[in-house]
Amino acid sequence: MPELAKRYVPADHEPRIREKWTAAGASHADPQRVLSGAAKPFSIVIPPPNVTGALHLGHALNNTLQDILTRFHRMSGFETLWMPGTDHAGIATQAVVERRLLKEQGKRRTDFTREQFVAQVQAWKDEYEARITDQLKTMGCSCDFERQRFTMDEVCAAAVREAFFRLFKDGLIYRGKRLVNWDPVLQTAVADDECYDAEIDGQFYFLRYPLVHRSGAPATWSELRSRGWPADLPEELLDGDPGARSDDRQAWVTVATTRPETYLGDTAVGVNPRDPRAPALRALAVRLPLVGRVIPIVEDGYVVLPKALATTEEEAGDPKAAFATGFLKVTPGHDANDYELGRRHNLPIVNVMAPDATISDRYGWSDVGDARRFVGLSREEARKRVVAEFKAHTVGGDAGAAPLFAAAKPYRHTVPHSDRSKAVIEPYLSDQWFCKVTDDRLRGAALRAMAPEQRTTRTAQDGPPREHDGRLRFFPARYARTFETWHENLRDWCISRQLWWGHRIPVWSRRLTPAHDADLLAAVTGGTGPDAIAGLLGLRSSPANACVRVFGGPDAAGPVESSGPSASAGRDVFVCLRDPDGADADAVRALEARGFRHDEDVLDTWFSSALWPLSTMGWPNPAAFPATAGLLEAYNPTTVLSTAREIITLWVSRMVMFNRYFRDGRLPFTDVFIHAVVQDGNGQRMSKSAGNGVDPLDIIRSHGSDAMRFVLAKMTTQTQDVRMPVQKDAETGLNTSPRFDEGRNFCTKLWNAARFALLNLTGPEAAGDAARTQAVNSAGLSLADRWMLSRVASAAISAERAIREYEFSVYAGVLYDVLWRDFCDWYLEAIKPTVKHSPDQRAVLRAVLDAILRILHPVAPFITETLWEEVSAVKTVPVRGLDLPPSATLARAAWPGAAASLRDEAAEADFERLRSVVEGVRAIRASRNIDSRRRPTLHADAAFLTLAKLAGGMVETMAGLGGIVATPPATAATPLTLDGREYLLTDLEDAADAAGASELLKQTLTKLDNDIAALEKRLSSPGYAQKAPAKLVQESQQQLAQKRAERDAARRRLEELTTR
RNA sequence: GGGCGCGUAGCUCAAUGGCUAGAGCAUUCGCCUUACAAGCGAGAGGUUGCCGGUUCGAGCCCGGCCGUGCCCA
Repeated sequence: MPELAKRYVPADHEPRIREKWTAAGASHADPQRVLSGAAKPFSIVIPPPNVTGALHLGHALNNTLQDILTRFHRMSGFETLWMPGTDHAGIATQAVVERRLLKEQGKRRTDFTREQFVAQVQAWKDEYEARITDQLKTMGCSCDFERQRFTMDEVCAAAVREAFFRLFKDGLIYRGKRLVNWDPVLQTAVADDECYDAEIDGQFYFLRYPLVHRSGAPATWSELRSRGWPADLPEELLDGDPGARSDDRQAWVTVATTRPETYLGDTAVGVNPRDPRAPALRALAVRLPLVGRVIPIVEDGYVVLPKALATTEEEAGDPKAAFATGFLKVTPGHDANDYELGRRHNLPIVNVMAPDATISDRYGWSDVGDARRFVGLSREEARKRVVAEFKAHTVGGDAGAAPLFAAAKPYRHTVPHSDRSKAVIEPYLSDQWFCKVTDDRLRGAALRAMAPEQRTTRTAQDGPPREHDGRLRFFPARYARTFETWHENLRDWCISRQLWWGHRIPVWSRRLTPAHDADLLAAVTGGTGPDAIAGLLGLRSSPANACVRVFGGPDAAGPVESSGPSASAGRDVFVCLRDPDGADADAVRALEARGFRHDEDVLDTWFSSALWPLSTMGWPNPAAFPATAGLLEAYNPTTVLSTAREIITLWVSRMVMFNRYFRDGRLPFTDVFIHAVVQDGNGQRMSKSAGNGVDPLDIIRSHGSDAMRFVLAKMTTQTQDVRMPVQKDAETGLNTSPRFDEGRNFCTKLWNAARFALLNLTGPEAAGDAARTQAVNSAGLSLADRWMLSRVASAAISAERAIREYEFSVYAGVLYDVLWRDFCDWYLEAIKPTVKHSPDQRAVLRAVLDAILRILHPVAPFITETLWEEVSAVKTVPVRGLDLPPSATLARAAWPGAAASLRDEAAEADFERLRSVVEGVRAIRASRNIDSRRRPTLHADAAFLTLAKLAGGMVETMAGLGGIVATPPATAATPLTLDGREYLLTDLEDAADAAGASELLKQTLTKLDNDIAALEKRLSSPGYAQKAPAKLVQESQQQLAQKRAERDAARRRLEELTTR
């Protein structure tokens, strides 16, 4: 057999090993083995990475952990499926493609047809999907790549259509007008989590609104006084020159706003009921300048009191109180808080903007009046123009009266921006589709999924436990709380997005007008059932495949907002088809012939992600997709989902709700593991824009895949974020981290240890090993062998327990210790004197190395598979109790079975005694600079001598001793006291160095005195003997006795030295 | 604003309420010892953020403060 290369070069082996796994089908799952009962299932669906870009270190971490779980369970006999795939990531991917088109071709999305544009995104997707898949393979991920899915594959699209149809039919999807986060650049609604807050320098503008009666007649200051307007208002609330406030002039209220342009959509002015001015204003109104709209003054506790009127410290401390005038312009169409306030007071909603956020009278604004001058302006232009007009006009219109514009003050505040376009978000009233996740069938089912011990509250709907309830468990457990509170505060989920890239909503709709749709309109307003309406529409599909709804009408499935004047103009009818591309194609034609139009919107990406555990396995109709046969039955629920913290709300929740809803309460997975977030050395999140990211491929190139994986696993403690100091590599200029050196060193160590072992296992002295027949029995082995077998057995068990409990850093730590500390530092050194002559020891060496490779395999698959090719080829006998069945590949080999009999506490204790003597001798040699070639003699007791013999020369070799004897020394000796026993060294130096020895003894004595004092203090402290466990008290007493003995011995020895 | 973390050696992290608080990296000293200098051997390095409490005993539990980060709104 050729000797192993001097050094492990990952790139020399990783590609070949990958091919070997592929050829062997090592990661392909066979659901039939589960269904037939031949094996238990273990499965993971990958959190599908976005095709927006390549994988980063966070992906590398998560996929490493999933691969550890997958490989471990595969080795443990589970029929294991790790389902890979990617996510179309609607808005993110569309945005990057749009940006690229703009940059490279100067073109916008609207310069293409929808089909052309989608084709461009598809090309991007193909590129990145391939790249991501390649990265996963490079990392060694043992995904079932033959089953790889993409969220827009036909099998996934079929699941999306079915899910939408069923939710629609069951009344869990509705259409509504809502204020959404609107991105005016991409012209789509975006979710809260697609926005970020950024501080901007803005202004608070102070505007005067003329007071009128509800009739529209001006109200004057004298009227206000007679209504009880306080005369003693603080100076700062007077707003301007008191001289302007002559009694017969029209009065006003001053509002403060950061967005003056939205005044066009004001439908009320709010005042706090505790404001002393509120009573005088009751039943009064204001007239909006230029617009002319007369809007009421409403009282609402939400309105911030100005600092001068604040009654509590908290109110006064509100940063807005410093700017507040006490009067709030209420714009329900363009502000989320105003929207809520508007709902409370039944205020109309006026939308003064077009989807591109220019001022427009075409989207729900009819009383434009003299404000037409603003129409067509952008938000920014309109703001300037409004300020200019307010400066140019006065309250009441008379020259010399107070100007409408009072003041502007600089104000720095946070404003939401769109992640994708960076545009300032416009709260925008629009028609959207909603999923009624607040329904108990969804939200309640998700809460009831939780394991009882992780649940802190019960909801009213909780009845007796139903099947599959209570099986969802979070690791670490604290994340259960995030899941729970999220559902308790849930709001209905806006699922429509005004994008082109995604699953198009399978709904056709049309506004019915009296002129053309008398029959339908009559049916709709007359409350005829949806089935009759379907008949009128000429839908031949069975009622099971088409569902008609009229939101806002009698069968409204959800709330609908009135949007002012246009609300009563007609009725919108919506038809959802189950299979528009197939069986229901006729219905599509019938609908389109009647003027119905396919909804332009696509679904929120999370809608298809929520179905991922189902759609990848062929739901709802595996028969249509033969490759998915058996998957659903064998693997749903999957075993564990490994993901990041923020995903609990975005994805975990929705998967639980949908899987339970569509599959009779079954869970998508039983365990949820939340991994840590990788930050840079300064505690900052890694990101491309910050330039502090580390590319996993760079690490794989420089350190190897296994090294990267080992370090990532080692970092994964139970904490919620972990730091990885980032450095720029001096040669390549790439970001890297010194942390990865540990993994590289670890792999090198493994390589060299295996190399040494193989030299001994395949050398000429081992030639006869292949012919042996009798399995080795651990009872007859050397102490080092029994110790090592005990250690490796215990490591296999600890590693298994750690993986099962998702304690990845513990797992990596166990591996580090057993390989480096036990196997390399002690076992390999211990057997050097004997291994050439002992076939039994070689059998143990082979078995132990094999077992170590197996338990290392889940985290370091490449190097272990490479070495295992050599190790498994070594022919010798097995060691009884260590079960290592043969296999074509390590990836498919069994986890080592270690019999309890291998655990040998006596051997471990004995070995520990030898080890402490070796270490003691080494310490003395180092502290006194003894030449490494010198071989002193150790004088010990007879029991130790026996032990050392059992170990076969290990102590002599490792401590560099000339010999061990049980006789007392004849000359001056250097003492070594361990565990109350005294050992003596002679021939340490040419002349007995009394000074050195006595110095050592004095140090020892000081330390012993301290220890004794501490023990005495503990034992004499009140209550210790009574209250501490007897075992501990006894131990302390024994220790004290031992230390005293050591001290006495040391004193005697010191006396001898000084008197000699 | 609500929730959840973290603070231990120069750095990154461990440590059921119970031996003298441990590893890796960095550092010091000595070693090319025939698997490994990406290594081996031996050291040094700690007021466990601060204050108080519970306990025979606190890095750990409780209360308060300080610092820092993440998630949600």
